[in-house]
Amino acid sequence: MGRSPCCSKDEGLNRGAWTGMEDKILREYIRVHGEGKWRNLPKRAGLKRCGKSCRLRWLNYLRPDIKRGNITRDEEELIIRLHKLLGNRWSLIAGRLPGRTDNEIKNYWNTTIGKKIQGHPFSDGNRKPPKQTQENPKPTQPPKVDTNSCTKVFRTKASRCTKVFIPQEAQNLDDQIRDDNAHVSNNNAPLVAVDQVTDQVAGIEEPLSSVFPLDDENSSCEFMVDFKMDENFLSDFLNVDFSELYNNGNDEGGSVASATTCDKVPDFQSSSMVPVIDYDLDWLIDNSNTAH
DNA sequence: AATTTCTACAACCGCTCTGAG
DNA sequence: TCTCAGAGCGGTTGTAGAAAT
Repeated sequence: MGRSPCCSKDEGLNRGAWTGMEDKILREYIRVHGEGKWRNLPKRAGLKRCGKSCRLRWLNYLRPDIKRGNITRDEEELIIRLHKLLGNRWSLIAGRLPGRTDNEIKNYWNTTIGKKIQGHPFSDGNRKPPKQTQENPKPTQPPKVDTNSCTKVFRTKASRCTKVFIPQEAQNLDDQIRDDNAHVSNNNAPLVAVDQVTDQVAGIEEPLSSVFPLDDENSSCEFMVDFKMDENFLSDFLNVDFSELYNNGNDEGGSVASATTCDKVPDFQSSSMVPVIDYDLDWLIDNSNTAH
């Protein structure tokens, strides 16, 4: 799209580190006027900064509820578990760590945890990395989470959504649900329209249809089906390739039939099934401790 | 003491999503 | 339905300071 940039580079705007005076101005302005309208904020506040930069400075540094100081061991463990579940979705992870910002967690991951998990020999308290040599080159960035390949990353977008419906009827579903919210499936789970499920976990309303983009030609790669997780499943969930899970568990009983970002999974566009999930991230996080 | 190397993290960049008009 | 501004997100870069040589 032909959007104008947030701010052009030759407007004589300040760049780089913020000064104490700039921080003070920004803090005071937000105290009086509140957050928002970031684009206009610099002009109104008399700051020679891009609005985006002001927003970032506020969110990552000046906000009064920011927790300064080192990441604790508990926080680190939680970050690791959440990353296992969510991948590089830093804002969601940060949402679970009061006072921590997505940027902080992202940095911490890239500089500390990612290296530990990669098994660097200096991970056990020895701060110094191995000397760089031809055989031992500088470590690269932690591997990106490839959401288009087989992975154990859980693409969470709903807190609790249960039941299946048939796509041919999907057009009518909104009306059905509006007309009769008491729709009950054959196992007494409520019928839920895909686009009505929201992300209660993250406190963000987001249509599930954006997570499972059924009209996208690649959508067969991103789904979960008939999710019912017990503790045994969770253990599998955190350790097993989802494509295998699906292939082994795709029985009519539907006790475990699940998959995630993998091209081995069935194509729901051509089948009569639609992704259904039934999980609770709070529960998942709490129980992922004991799942190994 | 000077220089080089490395780390941590603040800040930037480009992209996507959302909602208003 | 379309366009665009506002906002948010995740990846990347820049740099100050510490540690090593």
